[in-house]
Amino acid sequence: MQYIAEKVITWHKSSGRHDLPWQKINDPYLIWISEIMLQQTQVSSVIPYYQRFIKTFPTVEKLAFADHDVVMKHWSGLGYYRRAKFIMQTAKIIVQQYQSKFPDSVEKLLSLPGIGKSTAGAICAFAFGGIEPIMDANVKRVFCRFYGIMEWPGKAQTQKYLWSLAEQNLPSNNIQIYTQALMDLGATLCKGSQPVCSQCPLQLKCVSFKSNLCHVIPAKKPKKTLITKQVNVLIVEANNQILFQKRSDSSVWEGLWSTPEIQDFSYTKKWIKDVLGLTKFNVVKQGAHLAIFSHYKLQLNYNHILLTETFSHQQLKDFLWIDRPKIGGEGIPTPIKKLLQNI
DNA sequence: TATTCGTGGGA
DNA sequence: TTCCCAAGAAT
Repeated sequence: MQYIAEKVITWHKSSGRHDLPWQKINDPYLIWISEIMLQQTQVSSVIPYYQRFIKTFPTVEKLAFADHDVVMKHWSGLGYYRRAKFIMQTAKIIVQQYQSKFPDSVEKLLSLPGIGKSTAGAICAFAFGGIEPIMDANVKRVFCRFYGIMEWPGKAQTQKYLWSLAEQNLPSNNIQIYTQALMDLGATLCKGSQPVCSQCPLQLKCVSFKSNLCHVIPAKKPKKTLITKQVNVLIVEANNQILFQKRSDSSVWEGLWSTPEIQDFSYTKKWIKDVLGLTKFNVVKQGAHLAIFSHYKLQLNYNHILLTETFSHQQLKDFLWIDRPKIGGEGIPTPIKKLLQNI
C-alpha cells in the first residue's frame, strides 16, 4: 500500500475519531445529510443540527414531502441556506427519479443539487465503499504540507493538482477508514495553527516538517478589504408581534424570514399603505446594527414602527406575523434575531 | 474563474 | 478586539 494510506489507516485505529454521530452507519441518506451540513462548517457546530434534523426527517421520503418552512427552521443558524434549498430539491429527485434509492456513482451524485465533487466522493466512499477521493479543508492542509505546496490551496490550479495527488494516494481497500483518517489527522494533529507534528504518522516523509515550513503551509488566502453594504429594514410591530417577509431566492438569507427591506425610509408611509392597507403608525425608534460576515459587513439601518390602528391579520403571501417570544425558534437569520433582541 | 453564499469558535 | 477560517458548491 502507498505510504500515506498505510500510515494514516494504522494511525486511525488508535488515535482517530470514532464517535461522531454519522460514523458507524452506512445509510446513504444520513451520510448525505451530514456531508451537506459539514460543508464549510465545523463538526462541533453541525452535531446538534444533524441530530435534530434526522430525528424530524429520518428518511429521504420524510424530507421530500416536508414543509419548506419546517426544513428552514431546522437549518436556521447553521448558515449557507442554499444548502437547505438544495437538499429539498435533491430529496424530491431521489424519491421521484431514483425510487428513493441513492445512486452509488460519483457521476450521478454530481448531477444532484448541492453535491459537488468532494461531497460526491465522500458519499461514495462512506456509503458504498467506492474508491473515490475527497478534498476538504483538512485533506488540502495535509497534502499541502506533506508535499510542500507553497501556493494558496484555494487557487484553481492548486486545487487541480491536489485532486490529482488525492487520486494517486487512494488505497484499494479500507476506503472508509482512509477517508476518515485523513480528515481526523487534519482536524486533530495537522491543524491550521500549532500542528502537533511530534505525533504525526506522516512525519518522516513530510516535506513541511523536514523543512520546518508547517507555519507557512498552507499559504493564507489573499486578503481583500471588506466592503460595507447598507440595508434599510422596517421593524413593524403590533400586538407584541413582528412582521416578517420571506427572503427571495439568490439573495443573502435565501428562504428565511426576515424584517422587510425597504429601498428608502421615505417610502415608509407608502409601504405600510400598500402592504397592510394602513395609514396610522408611529416610528418609535431609529437606529443601526452592524453584522459582520466573512466577505462583507452589513449595516442594518432600521426604523421601529408601532401600528396604532386596529386591523385584521389577513394572510399576505410571503409575509408572516410572529409573536416576539417565538422569534428565537423560527427560521430567522441570526443577525436579525440579535437586532430584535435589542429593540 | 472569482465571487457569493453564514455562523461560531479559536488564537 | 480583531482576524482567520471551517467535512464546498453554484454561478
